[in-house]
Amino acid sequence: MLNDLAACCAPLGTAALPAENAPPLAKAFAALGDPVRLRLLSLLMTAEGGQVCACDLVEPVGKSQPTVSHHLKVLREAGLVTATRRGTNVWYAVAPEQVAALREVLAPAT
Amino acid sequence: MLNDLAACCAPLGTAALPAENAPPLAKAFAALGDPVRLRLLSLLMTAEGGQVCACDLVEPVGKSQPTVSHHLKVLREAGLVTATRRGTNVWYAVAPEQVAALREVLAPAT
DNA sequence: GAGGAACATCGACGGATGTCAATGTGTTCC
DNA sequence: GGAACACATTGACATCCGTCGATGTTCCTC
Repeated sequence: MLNDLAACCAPLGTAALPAENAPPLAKAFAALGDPVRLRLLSLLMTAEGGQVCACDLVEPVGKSQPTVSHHLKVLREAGLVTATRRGTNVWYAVAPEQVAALREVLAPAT
Repeated sequence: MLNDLAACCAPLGTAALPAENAPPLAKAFAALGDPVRLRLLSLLMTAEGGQVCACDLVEPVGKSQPTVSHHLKVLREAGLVTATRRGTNVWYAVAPEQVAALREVLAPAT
């Protein structure tokens, strides 16, 4: 699965989206298509220092620890967040360039 | 279902996304989370005149007419496209302000 | 108004997804 | 090495989603 969306896809409005480029893009948007994942992303984007321990992501979204772990994996596989192990904890951070790439894709034709 | 996303949600990075605002946003992103719908949106965004007859949307995406109609309905219910009947045909067009609202939501904190 | 064209809806099917309890894996500290 | 903690993975379940053939509905034309 292609993860570098900026290299993959020009803005939707500039040219017809080739069929082979659509799936990775769709996967990235689908990752945002769940309320829990949107809230997780928001928590990461608003965090001071830009990163949050996984342990601090469970309670705010009101789901079980395995469920939150699952959603974080989806965001990771979509390339929207990164995970870094530090001791027994794992710290998550937004991948700003990937989020920016998604924004760009929604831009109208120039 | 709230459809005016611009009035609903500030950028994700500016403040923690309230739980009650997440579902409509997630629904809009989920509408983009399918390759067929992304291609449909791309076809509408690149169309001269900004609108396309439904009959011209079936063949390019390579799906059956009912399937394309279903996807167009999803995009419509997400507020991303509008439909206008003209005779026996229905013309679809992008709702630019809604797409722009989605772009804004992905903006980092100021 | 009868026939046909364009699009929507319905019903059904298989596959994907969100959720949780239980369990596994890796790390730290004694 | 063993206990304890943090997180990931697995298995199971219900629900949702994409797809298509068949059928409805709306509108135009003759």
